[in-house]
Amino acid sequence: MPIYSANVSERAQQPPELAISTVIFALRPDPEAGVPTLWLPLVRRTRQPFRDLWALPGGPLSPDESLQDAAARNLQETTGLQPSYLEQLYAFGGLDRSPVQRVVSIVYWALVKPDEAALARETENVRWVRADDLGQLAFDHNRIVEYALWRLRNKVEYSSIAYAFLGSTFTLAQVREVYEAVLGKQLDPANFRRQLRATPDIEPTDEYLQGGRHRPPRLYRYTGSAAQLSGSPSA
Amino acid sequence: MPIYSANVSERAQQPPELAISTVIFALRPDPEAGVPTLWLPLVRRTRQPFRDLWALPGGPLSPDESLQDAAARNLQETTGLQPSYLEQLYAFGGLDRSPVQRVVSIVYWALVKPDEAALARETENVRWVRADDLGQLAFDHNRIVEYALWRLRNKVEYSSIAYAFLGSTFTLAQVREVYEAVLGKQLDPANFRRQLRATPDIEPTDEYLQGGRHRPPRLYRYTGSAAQLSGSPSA
DNA sequence: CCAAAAGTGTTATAGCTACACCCATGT
DNA sequence: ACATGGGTGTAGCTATAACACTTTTGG
Repeated sequence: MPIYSANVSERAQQPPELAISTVIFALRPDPEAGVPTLWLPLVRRTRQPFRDLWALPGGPLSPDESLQDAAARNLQETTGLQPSYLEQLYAFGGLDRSPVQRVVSIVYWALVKPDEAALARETENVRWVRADDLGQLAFDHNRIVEYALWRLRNKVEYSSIAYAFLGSTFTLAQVREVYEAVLGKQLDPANFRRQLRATPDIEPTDEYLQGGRHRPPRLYRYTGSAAQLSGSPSA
Repeated sequence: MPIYSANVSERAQQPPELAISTVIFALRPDPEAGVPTLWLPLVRRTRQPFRDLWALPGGPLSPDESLQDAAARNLQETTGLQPSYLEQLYAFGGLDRSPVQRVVSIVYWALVKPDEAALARETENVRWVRADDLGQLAFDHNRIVEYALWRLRNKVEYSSIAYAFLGSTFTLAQVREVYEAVLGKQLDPANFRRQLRATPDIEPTDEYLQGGRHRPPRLYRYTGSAAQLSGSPSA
């Protein structure tokens, strides 16, 4: 409770606004190289501040929904997609995040599957961009995406979130492509394969992926839990 | 924006209240066994809801301070201590956390050093308790502490936060006691020692700790960064 | 001398890395 | 036949765990 009420700007007197935003990652084939790369959807700001700049999907928190539900809702509203993974990222509450009023943003991050991501609608005000080529975003959203990428790269190494990017069956090479896209480096196919075979919750199916001009690879299935909640306090 | 305005309780119409809470860990010798154990300070609720139950230190967010500053402030106010480590834990925003009004709590966790923790004042309304013997706390605070403990146990294994519990110089056995207290299991002194010697940011001093009835152990110093921000988006 | 913790050495094992090699398919 | 990725084998290295052993102090 500041004593100098008269000196404090009106802005500082209002209670901070509470908003939810979401960083949504999908793996899409790069139009040039054809290898999968990380993409995410942005929305165009139609109002000040930062009008016409691109920003993360988000909005205010409705009084009757949980934080996670709010994130899932604004994901649904902007992309039409269901997340296969959704987790809280961080609460950003710096004093100067927005030039108008103070905003505390609770940010979630999500992964969506490629078959879904293919259907994602792009409109005048919704655009998908490569995660490594965002341009300048509104507010502190560049920094937020940086942090989300950092978390994704960490988490892919010690958890099973990679399967949130894949369909119900997949080849081991596709899993490797996910890791390579996220980590940005090549992995030894032989060793990677062995590691996966050693984990109990990846089981082989009887099917093979036809169509390549080489020996058809076996398809596998992930039987572990959705991992949706790992690292969340509810788990 | 619900259509059924008439059906929604008044509670659901107000904007959620935003609060900051902090889980503060210190290592104190157990009065019985003498080995260090985890303790944390609680404050007594003097108002409804949950009047007279114990709760985590916390309070509303002032308009002119960052989230982290607010956490540091309520740590200072309730215990008189400076944290040697302070990091955001999670934002809790479930609908039924408080029976009166909806509250979104951004929770931080902190570690304090033992020399500080020794000075910590206990009053009628502030009490330190063992982390494994909390009793029933107000709101969802038991669950929050559980999660903070989980994070602490994880983080102690892959980062250097253990030194946040120690003074400027320490013996390697003291470091081991920190790990043992946090992880709740015994560690092999010989192997643990070698691991520490192999890390670059622990350097030996010329001094030895006298007073034990055995060979005096050498004192060491931690030269790495405060690690205050690791895992935070600002880092 | 003895107890107790500090500190060093040694061996077995598990996991990872690099890379050679064979297998099955489409063209 | 041959190019291409799928899939297997294997030797070397590194980290760790288990535990025997020596060292230095106080009593």
